[in-house]
Amino acid sequence: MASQLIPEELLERVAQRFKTLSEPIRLQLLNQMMVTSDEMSVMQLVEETGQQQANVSKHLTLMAREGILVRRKEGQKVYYRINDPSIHGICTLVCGRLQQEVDSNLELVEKS
Amino acid sequence: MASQLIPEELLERVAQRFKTLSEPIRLQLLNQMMVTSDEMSVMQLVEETGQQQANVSKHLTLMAREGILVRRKEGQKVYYRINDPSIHGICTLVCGRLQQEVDSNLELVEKS
DNA sequence: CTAATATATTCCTTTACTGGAATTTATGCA
DNA sequence: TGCATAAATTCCAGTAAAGGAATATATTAG
Repeated sequence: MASQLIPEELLERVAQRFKTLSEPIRLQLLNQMMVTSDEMSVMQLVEETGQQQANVSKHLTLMAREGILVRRKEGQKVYYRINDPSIHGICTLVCGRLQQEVDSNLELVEKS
Repeated sequence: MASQLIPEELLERVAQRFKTLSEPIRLQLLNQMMVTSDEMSVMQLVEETGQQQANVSKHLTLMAREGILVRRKEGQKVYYRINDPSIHGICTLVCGRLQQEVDSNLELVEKS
């Protein structure tokens, strides 16, 4: 049946993609790059996120391996940017939904 | 700055949502419910996925706690259905992107 | 050649989560 | 009342992955 929303062959990959997005620091990094809408060096991202350099580097390397980011080396610096155009929409959808949930809960609290 | 794509306050929750979606069996369950576009009992889902009852139950309970599913009990049966309308779009986006990646790789292989 | 800067990698400990097996709880039926 | 069915829960062992610290690699400047 080709009418599957998630084709059997993609199941593992889809899960993997979500797993990659399931870490706050990685979302922070992606968020920075989306807001900047440009490539950013590791150091810039370290500063923006306040995380350890080694840690940031690990997460960037991981996301690059997953195909979410691309890496460009220039001199001693390495620039990363988002390679997956769907990331923006995905995050927008999830955030929209979660914001709704938060708002509904607030409403409930206020009503009580 | 309110122009953040992922607001700081939502960061943890967004990550959590992605983590919930990062398990193949859970995606299978969601897929079934989306394809059926109706609620399904635990047993139905056990049959469709071929997984252990206890395991299916655990994952359903988890997703219900997360607000992705709703639980309705009728007699001795429990029916679950998708409560989060964004799930469909999110999965569609990710699948579309990953299918593209797969296709590009195939192309590369054939060219060589 | 040496020091400094930028990034990546390795090692380690800790934590979180998964599935299996067994058990418990709840409901319906004889 | 007791049995069967449906679902949930508990306990457990195995695994994966995260962050910290230290170190390695690469590039540029002096």
